[in-house]
Amino acid sequence: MKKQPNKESFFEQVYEVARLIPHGRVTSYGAIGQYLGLKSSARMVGWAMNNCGSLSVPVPAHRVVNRNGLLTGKHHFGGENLMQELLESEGVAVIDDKVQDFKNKFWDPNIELDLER
DNA sequence: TTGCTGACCGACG
DNA sequence: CCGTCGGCCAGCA
Repeated sequence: MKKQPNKESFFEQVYEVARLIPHGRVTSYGAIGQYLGLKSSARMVGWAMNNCGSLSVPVPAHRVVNRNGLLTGKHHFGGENLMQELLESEGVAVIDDKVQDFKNKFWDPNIELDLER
């Protein structure tokens, strides 16, 4: 009933992973979802990012894009060009709201973090 | 408590 | 190729 003492909401998990994204790299909502075990609930990942503005710590949500490498959440980030500027500032080429060489810049927590373990 | 919504993803026609 | 639908989970009125 009610709620159990969830130590960390899955939101926190998303923020944590998002902060682990190295500069010049991007990841997808689905990738984070899978890493958390929510295979198809990529929506929740985006929702979590919505709260990123409420956090005391800035979360690099601009490094998180959709599966197509498209900056779908740029509008929510706080500015349409802001997200693109941040990505380009980190060395990620963004054209037409789309990440260039996305597959090369793609950073999958399931793989990168798995190698560490 | 129920119902709706949401920065996605994948499948189907 | 493009449009539509379902699924997935959590937060909010």
